Amino acid sequence: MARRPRIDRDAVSELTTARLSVYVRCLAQLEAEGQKTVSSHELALRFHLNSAQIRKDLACFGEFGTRGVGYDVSRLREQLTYALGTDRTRNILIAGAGNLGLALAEHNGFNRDGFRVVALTDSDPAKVGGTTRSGIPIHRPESLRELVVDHTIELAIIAVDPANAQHVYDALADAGIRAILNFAPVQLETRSGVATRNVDLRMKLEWLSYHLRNGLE
Amino acid sequence: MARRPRIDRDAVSELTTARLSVYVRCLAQLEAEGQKTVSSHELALRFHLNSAQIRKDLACFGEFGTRGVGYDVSRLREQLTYALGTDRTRNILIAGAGNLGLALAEHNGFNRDGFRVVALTDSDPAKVGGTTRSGIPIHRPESLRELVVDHTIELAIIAVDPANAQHVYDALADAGIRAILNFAPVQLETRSGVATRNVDLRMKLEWLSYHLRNGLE
DNA sequence: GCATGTGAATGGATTCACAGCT
DNA sequence: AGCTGTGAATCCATTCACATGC
Repeated sequence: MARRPRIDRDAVSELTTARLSVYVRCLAQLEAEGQKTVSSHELALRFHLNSAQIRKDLACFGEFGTRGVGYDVSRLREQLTYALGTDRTRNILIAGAGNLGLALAEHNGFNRDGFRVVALTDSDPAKVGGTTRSGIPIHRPESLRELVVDHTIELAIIAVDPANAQHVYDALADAGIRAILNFAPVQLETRSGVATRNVDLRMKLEWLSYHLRNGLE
Repeated sequence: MARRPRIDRDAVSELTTARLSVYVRCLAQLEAEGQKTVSSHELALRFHLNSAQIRKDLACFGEFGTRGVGYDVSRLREQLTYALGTDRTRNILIAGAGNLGLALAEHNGFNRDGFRVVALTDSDPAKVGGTTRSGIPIHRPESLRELVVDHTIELAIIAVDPANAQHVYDALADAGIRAILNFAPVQLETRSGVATRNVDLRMKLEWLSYHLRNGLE
């Protein structure tokens, strides 16, 4: 096992953290292509990144390369996977079994390599007791706390309508969830100790609309 | 009609543009609550923003406020809506009628106030000819060009699997689409003249995983 | 020779703080 | 008095460029 990096995790910027995911994906591709070794310069060229930035980002987590040579592809991927915490599998609960919730439950990226959707909740009694197409059960929101304990759920996704999002957020936090991905278009009142991330699809669309209006790019 | 802001649209940063959406949403809420006027300071307090940043952002598009008073809520919302280009409705095509594509087609934020999903495409012949639950038709990918023309489609969403995403992107660009929202977890080879935005759901999850590993926050 | 890892330089974005208007 | 709009100051991220080590 590799030497543990010495950190300062607080000092790592959000942007750096986000890029870690990108690097892992790029490395996985190179690995699949059978490449053993890669330099920051080659990575940058291949995936439209900046080599200095790659090195700076990696430096936050340790020294992974060999001067004059570059990085060992599989080894670096493993080390970054470890840094991201996706070396072990975390169970996910999805609050809201509407169109979006059901689609996310089957989403490929949410059911492999570190993640697995194990349960949904919905306040509609007609949905409770049913399952997604692939068989993930839908529960009453009231059973949240037991679900979290019984399935050792660490992550939750909010896919309910905006009016209920804050309430659901609070319930998830109370149930002990410390990481929440929110799809509802509201500015949640977040709690410290709960990592919260928003995905605002409509905002992305509006950004595109802006650019359509302004001719670019 | 308000005086046209004088700009320099190229000079507006992406971050500012993105925050415009936030402001519009906050203003809509205030409007719904019947508030007539708001100061940047109050906006900041209410929605966890920074008042200086609000003023700076707005300054990119004109002078909307009254010194000593603040901003007229509905008027500012209208003006920002105009800046974003969501004052008129744009038609959307979704490439890929899988779980995600179908869910997005029915997504609330994609079917109101400036946006409407009018068509899907899918390469699976079994799906072609069908519709979404709400009746949006699913077409062959080959009819892309006509669809774009016939329905005056301006925006497209890529919801196909990663292996086909680049191919679909190119086809969309060739068909004349100038704004694309990509859900496939790949780094697309983008074209200049086509505004492109990625939504990488897995990356968000990995970001949360990182924070779970590192105790915070 | 070659590529990493890093201090120094640059470039942006955010925040401060106030002049100027109502 | 109060709040906008903005130059100046600060903070943070990216990029450069090189000393260091293979």
